[in-house]
Amino acid sequence: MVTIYDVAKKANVSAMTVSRVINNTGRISEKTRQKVKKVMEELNYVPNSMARSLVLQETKILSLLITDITNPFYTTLARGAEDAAKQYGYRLLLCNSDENLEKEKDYVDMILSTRVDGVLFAPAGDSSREHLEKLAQHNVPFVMIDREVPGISSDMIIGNSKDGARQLVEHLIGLGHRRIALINGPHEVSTARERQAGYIEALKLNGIDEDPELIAEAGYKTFDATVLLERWLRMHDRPTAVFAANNFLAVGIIRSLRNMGLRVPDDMSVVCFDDLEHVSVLEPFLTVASQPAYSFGNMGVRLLIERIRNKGANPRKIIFPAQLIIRQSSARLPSAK
Amino acid sequence: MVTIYDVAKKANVSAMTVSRVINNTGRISEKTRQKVKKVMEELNYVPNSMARSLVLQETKILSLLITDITNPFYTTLARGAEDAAKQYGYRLLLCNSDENLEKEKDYVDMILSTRVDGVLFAPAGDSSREHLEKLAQHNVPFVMIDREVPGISSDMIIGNSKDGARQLVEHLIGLGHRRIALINGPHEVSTARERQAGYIEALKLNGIDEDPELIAEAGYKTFDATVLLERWLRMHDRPTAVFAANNFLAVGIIRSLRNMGLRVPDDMSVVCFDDLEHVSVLEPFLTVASQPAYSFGNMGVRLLIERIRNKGANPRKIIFPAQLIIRQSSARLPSAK
DNA sequence: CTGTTAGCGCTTTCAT
DNA sequence: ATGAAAGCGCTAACAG
Repeated sequence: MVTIYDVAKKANVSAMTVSRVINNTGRISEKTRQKVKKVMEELNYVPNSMARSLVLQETKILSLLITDITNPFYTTLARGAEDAAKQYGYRLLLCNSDENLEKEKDYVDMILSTRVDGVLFAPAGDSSREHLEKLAQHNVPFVMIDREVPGISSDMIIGNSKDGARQLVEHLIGLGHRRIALINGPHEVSTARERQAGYIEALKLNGIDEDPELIAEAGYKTFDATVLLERWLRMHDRPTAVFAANNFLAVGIIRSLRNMGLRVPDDMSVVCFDDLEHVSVLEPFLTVASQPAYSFGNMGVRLLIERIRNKGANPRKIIFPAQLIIRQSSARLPSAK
Repeated sequence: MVTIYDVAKKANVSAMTVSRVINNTGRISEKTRQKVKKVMEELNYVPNSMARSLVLQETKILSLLITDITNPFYTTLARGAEDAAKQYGYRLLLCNSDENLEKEKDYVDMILSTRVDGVLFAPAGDSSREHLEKLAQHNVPFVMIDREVPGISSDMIIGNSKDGARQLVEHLIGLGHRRIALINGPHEVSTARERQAGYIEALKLNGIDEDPELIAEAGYKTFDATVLLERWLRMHDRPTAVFAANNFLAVGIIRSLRNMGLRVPDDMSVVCFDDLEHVSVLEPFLTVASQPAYSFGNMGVRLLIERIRNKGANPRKIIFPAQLIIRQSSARLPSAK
C-alpha cells in the first residue's frame, strides 16, 4: 500500500507537504504542489481515510439505521439520505434492524465501535430508548426518523400519523362505512399509537362507537391475516372496510382476502398508511395516506450534519403532513348490506 | 473518549492485556480477565475499530455498490447482502450509482480511500471496466453482481437473462402474438444485450422475422414511453405485445398506455424481466421472468468473503435461472385483430 | 501469564 | 514555504 511517505520520498519533500497538498491547506509553492500531485498520480496514491479518521477524530461516516430495507418507504428514505450524504461528503453505513430490538442493539454496538459521526435512526420501538441513550452517552449525534421514542429528546423527523389516519378513516366513513376494522402495528411503536388515535378520533367525530373487537395488533411486516379476517367475517355486523396501519400490513390483508375468495373493494374496502411507490403507478389501486419518504431521509441527513456541526443547538422537530391519495381499493358501501 | 489505556490503568494491567481480553487471544488468567471486563463495563469502553483497522490492515467493511436502491430487485439483493454481512461480522457501506458512471467513479474513489475489504459491485455498464480495473490494481477484491463487464474476470453472480427473455417471448408467441416489441435497457449493459439475444432467439425459433422498428433502447429507470408507443401504434401492423427488459421499464410502459387510454392486456400485452416483489402480491398482474434477488446479494457476500480469505482461488461464476411467472398482463391474442 | 516497544498512515504543533 | 516530532488507539512481536 502506498503511503504519504512514499509520495514524500519520491517527490523529495516531507510527508507534511504532501498532506498539505492533499488537503489544500497551508501555503505551498505552486511548483512543489504540482510536483507532489504528479507523484501522487504516478504512484496511484489514495489517502487512507481510516488513518485520517484516527487523528481527526471524525470518520465522515453516517449510519443509516432503518427497520426494513425491503419496504419501499424506507428504500426511498434511504435514497434521500444517500443523496444528501454524498452531497456533503459523507459515507453511509447501512443498518437494517428488521423491526428487531436485538438486531438493533447489535447495530448500535457496531455503530459505536465504528465511531460514526452521526446516526439517522428509525427506532424499532419504545424500547429503543436504551439504545438511543447509549448513543447519547457516547456523544454520538443522532436524529430520529419516522418514529418517536418517549423520553428521548433529539432532532426528529416524523409524519403526521394521527392526522393521516383520521383522513383515511373519514374517507371511509364518507363512503358509507361504519364498521371499520383497524389492523395496527405494534403498540410499542409510536406511529402505531398515533394511527390508532387518528382512527378513534375519526370515529368519534362521526358518532361511531369504537369496537375493541375490530382493533387488532400485528407487526409492521407482511403477515398472514387469514385467521383475523375469518374472525371478523363471522361477526353478525362484520366490518366492511379495513384500515391497515402500513403498506405491508395492507398487502397481507389483501392477499388473505384473495385467498379467501373475497374481492377488494367489492367485498371489503382496504386503505393504508404509506404508498407502495412504483407499484401504485403500475396498478393505481391502493387508497393510501402517503408520506414524503425521500424528504424524511434527505432532511434527516441535513439535520444530522447541522447537529454534528453544532451540538449545542436546540433539537428540532419536523412533522411532515400525510397526503390522502384515493384510488380503487376503497369504494362506496352499497346501502343494502 | 475512553481508550484501552484508560481501561488498563484502572485495572492495573497493561494495554496489551486489555487488548487480549477484548480479542480473546493469548492466555489470560481468569482473574485478570474478569477484572478487565469489569473495568470495561464501568468505563463504558468501546473498542475503536478505526484504530484496529489501521494496524490490522483490514476494516471489516464491505461496499455494496448498486445502481438503483429504489428498485425492488436491488433492495431485496441488499437485504440478502446485509444478512450475510452481519452473519460474518462485516459492516456494509451503501453506494448507489444511480446507473451513472460519474457517480460510480466517485464511489470507487470513496471505496478506495475507505480501504474496504471487498466490494459487491453491480456495474452501471461496460464502461465500469476502468473502475473495476482500478479496484483490481489496488488489490481490492470484488464480485460482480447482476451484470458482466467484458474484459473483467472475477467472481460473478448473474441471472440467465438470455434464457429468461426467451421464455418470456415464447410465452407471448404461444399466446398468438407475432408482432412483439422490445423496450430494452442500454446496450452498454450486459443484461440488456442478453435479453435482446433471448428475444431474437425466441423469434427465430418460431419463424418470426425480427423487425428493427420494434426494438427500442432506453435507460433501466422509469421513463415516459408515450412517444415510443405512439410510433408503434401508428404502424400498419402494430405490435400487440411489449417485452420490457426490466420492471421499471414495464412500469413506464403501462403508465403511458394508461394515459393513452389503452388497457393491459386487452389492448396490449406487457411482460418484463424482474418481479416487483410485494407489489405482485397486492395485485398479481405483471407477467415476469423473476430472479432470486435475495440470493444474488447473499451469495455475493459469501463469495466475496471467501475471495477475501483466499485471493488466489479461481474466479467462480454463478448463473441463476430466471423463473417465468405468468399473470394477467399477458393475454391470448384475439385472432380477429 | 503479562508487559514493552514499535509502528499502522495520517495531521497538529511548533520550528526553521 | 517547508520540515521534525509527537500522537490518534490499537496490536504484533518479542521479552520476561
